[in-house]
Amino acid sequence: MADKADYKATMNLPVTDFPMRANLSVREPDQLEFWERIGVYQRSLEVNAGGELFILHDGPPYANGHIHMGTAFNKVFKDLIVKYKTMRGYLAPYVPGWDCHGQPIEHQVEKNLGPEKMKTTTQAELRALCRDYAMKFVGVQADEFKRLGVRGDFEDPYLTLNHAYEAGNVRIFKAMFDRGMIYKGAKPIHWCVRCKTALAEAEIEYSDETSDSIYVKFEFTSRHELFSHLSEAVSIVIWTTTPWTLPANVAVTLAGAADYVGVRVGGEVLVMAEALVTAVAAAAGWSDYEVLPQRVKGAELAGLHYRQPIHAGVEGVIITGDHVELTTGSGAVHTAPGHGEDDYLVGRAFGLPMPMPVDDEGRFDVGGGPFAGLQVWEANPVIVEWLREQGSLVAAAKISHSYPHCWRCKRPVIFRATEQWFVSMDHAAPGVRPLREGAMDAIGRVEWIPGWAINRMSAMVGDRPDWCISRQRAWGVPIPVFSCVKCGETIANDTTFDAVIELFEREGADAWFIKAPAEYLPEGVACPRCGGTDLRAEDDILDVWFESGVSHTSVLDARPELRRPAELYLEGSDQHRGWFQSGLLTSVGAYDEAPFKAVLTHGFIVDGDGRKMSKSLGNVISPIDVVAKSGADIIRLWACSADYGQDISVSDEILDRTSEAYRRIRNTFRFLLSNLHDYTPADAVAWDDMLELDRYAMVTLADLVEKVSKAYDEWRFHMVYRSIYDYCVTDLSSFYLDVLKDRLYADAATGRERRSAQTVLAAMLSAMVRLVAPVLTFTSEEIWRFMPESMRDGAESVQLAGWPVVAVDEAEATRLRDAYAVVLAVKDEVTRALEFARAEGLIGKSQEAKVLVSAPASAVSILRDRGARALSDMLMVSEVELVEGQPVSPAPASVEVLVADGVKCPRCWNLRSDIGGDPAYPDLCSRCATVVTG
RNA sequence: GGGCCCGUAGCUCAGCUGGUUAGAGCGCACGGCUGAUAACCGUGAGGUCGAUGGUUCGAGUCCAUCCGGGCCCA
Repeated sequence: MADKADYKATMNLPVTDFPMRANLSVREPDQLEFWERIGVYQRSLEVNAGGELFILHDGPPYANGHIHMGTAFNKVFKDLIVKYKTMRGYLAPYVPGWDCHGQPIEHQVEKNLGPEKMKTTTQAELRALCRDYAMKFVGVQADEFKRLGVRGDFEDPYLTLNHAYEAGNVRIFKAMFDRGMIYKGAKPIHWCVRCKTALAEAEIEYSDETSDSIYVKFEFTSRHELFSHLSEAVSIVIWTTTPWTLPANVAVTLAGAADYVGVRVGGEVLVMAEALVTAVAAAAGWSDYEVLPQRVKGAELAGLHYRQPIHAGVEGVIITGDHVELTTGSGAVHTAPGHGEDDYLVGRAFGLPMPMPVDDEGRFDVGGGPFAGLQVWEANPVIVEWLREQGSLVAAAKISHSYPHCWRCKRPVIFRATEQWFVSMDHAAPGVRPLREGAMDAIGRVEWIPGWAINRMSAMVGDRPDWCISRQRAWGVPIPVFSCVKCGETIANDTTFDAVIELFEREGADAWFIKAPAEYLPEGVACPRCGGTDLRAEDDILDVWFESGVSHTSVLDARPELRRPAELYLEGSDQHRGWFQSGLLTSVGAYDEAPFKAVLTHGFIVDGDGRKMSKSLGNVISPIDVVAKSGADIIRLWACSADYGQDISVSDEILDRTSEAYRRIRNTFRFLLSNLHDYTPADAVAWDDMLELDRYAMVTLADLVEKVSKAYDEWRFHMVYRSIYDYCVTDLSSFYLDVLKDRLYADAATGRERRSAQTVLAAMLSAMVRLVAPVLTFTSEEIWRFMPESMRDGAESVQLAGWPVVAVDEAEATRLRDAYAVVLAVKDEVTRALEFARAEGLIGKSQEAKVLVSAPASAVSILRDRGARALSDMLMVSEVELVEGQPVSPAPASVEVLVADGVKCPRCWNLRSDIGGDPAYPDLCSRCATVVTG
């Protein structure tokens, strides 16, 4: 007679080397090395060589600094989609890209150089340094993305500084220029008069500055009827802190809906907002004034004219605008469209002229009238004095307020209109549909995910002003046009464009800054106006958004493995204003169609309280740290588990929860692997020979595959996560696998019962490892390599293994689902009853119990049909007695728990009444005796 | 200030076109098991559905306002 220890040796206990502890941060690099070795990206294209194309076009992150949680999330999302599509048989090339040009890099390089070195650095040298800087971070970020498990053509990514990419900008510029959508205009920008350069918003530092604060009256030359009876002079009163902008005044803007009144003071009438009369009176020190009873809306005064305050014989006009505030000043805003953002916008809306009497050095030209030759800062006190002499100064004081300064020289900057290039939203060549119209139309044809995104995009494109595409910088792609040195005429035609395209393709945009136009333009290119042949290349460069926007041409069209339009663009919600729009506008502008068939947007990454991450709040979580601590698969699982339609929270707690869920999934795989150690597909049991519970389990697996596939197809990735996770926990761990243990461990190793179970476990392993592969890219590969060769379907990597198919007969599936719904409902009641019995000390483990189940006849019949042994196995008790009866609603059954009669079998630990049937093994139950006998 | 969007248990999510006492898993508390063991099983306690009004026989679900948060503008 064998003792206890020997019986254990006769059991088929789980065996595996697959580690329970993931130790991802250490183990993940092994998979990276493996993918590198087999060239998994190329292989993913080869296996689907004839498949339908699926192009997810990567939006290029800026090549500056390390990745953050937002970039990590975005890239992981793209990767899981590409991997899913690959496994579904699509040919899904993925070419990562980087945005390499632009002000932030140039700014950083200039800061690194310092002002002294900067002075002796040529533009070409600066560009070379910027290139080095960008390339360094392309390398850094590429490594970080790869570490996250992202698969793609990192050998040959697209970079906006590549020659062919740069040439694509010219192709699009040419197409849009030829279609009459590009024009030269003027727009005010921040300008440093000392450095003689334009400044980007990021190059502005705000600090307090003392300025003049003056109220000035402009006398009406036409009167509103309300004031027509007055004999005195009537003037509008404006307030400004920049006296030097008065020579460029062309209008006064009022709030259309506000009330304006006349104030009689010192023998004249001054008009201002009623709400600000007191404030103006205080500033002017009026002791004796009279507010006239007539009130008039700002809108009613619109169209009146007044004497321009500086230039004799010139008139300005009253208009209305939304930007007029009634909290400071007089409610009448001096408007010089060349010297302010609001002024510019309102001026354009009203078709006002834009005089610009200030030159590069901040000096008035003849347009400055009496102040010609003065520099604007010198002019301020002179103008104030002059106004006083003219009698138009109502009040003057000094104020201290926040004012923009140049980051280089720390001097105050001015707003100054300069020549810029624009893309017109509403004008195009004859016969060409205007851009806005084409873009709105294209938006309607694109699939937007989530659905509300179309509203946002439509609103933005519907409202947006013309696109200013020129920048006064060095690090970028030049605006590809020329001007005539002799007469200043713009020269841009297909001949010059084509020559520039060829130049950029051959030598890159750097050549533009080194070579003279004559060196690359064909002979005979001459000014269409004066015939001059001395041409000058444009100084300005293109807005980087234009550059990244043209990736549809520079990348999708240019690379043989890709094509335009892409199936999908996928970025954060800020890209409605950014890349989605610049891609759309440049594509519609050139081709009259969108560059994408679908656009998926996700929210921003915020902390556990829903707040944005910032250094000052101290709530920043770095993906690099998470990878080092927990592993990339944890980030991937987290990304998949969130509902990306809204903002996505991340915190230590959330990541801890994610790690726990990960462990649960991992352990489920470990259980499957460990119980398949002695199984090969040749041992599979045919459907008709399988136990019923196992067939039911196959139904649940088929349901899971369908649910998960649908979730992927509908872009509902958190449903992928939830379905798989719930399946592991609910269907498998707490029911099927728990029930299966007795059969797996104690039944004959190669008997039908055990093989039937293993057939299901193998199907589960094979299907589930594929379902999770797009998300848990490292872990799934690790599992794949632990699977016996015979189960890997000839695929070296799970990424190349295709998508699972679990076929079940639908009629039988329905019968099983219905029957097991009853079984599971009863099992719930039984476990609850067992818990009470346990609390009373009646039983310990559930096998010590015998249960009396009382249920309606229909349920009893269903339970009975499963078979007595199957039923007690599923309920995990020693014996079940069924009684017809009415349970207390809403419970499906009432359950009574008794102590089981049997004796514990020392091998399978069940309480059995058939112990000792075999004289050779008098302590064993008959099943175990049979198994041990062999 | 404007446009778009979000706010259901400690966490992540379900709650379809408004209709019984708002669900799941995790976490937590308590218990079981010790042949998935730095695992596994069970029971239980947790929610004024951001707030306030309104429409309705009836609202987490519709409307308004407010509060909090995010992106993009100004």
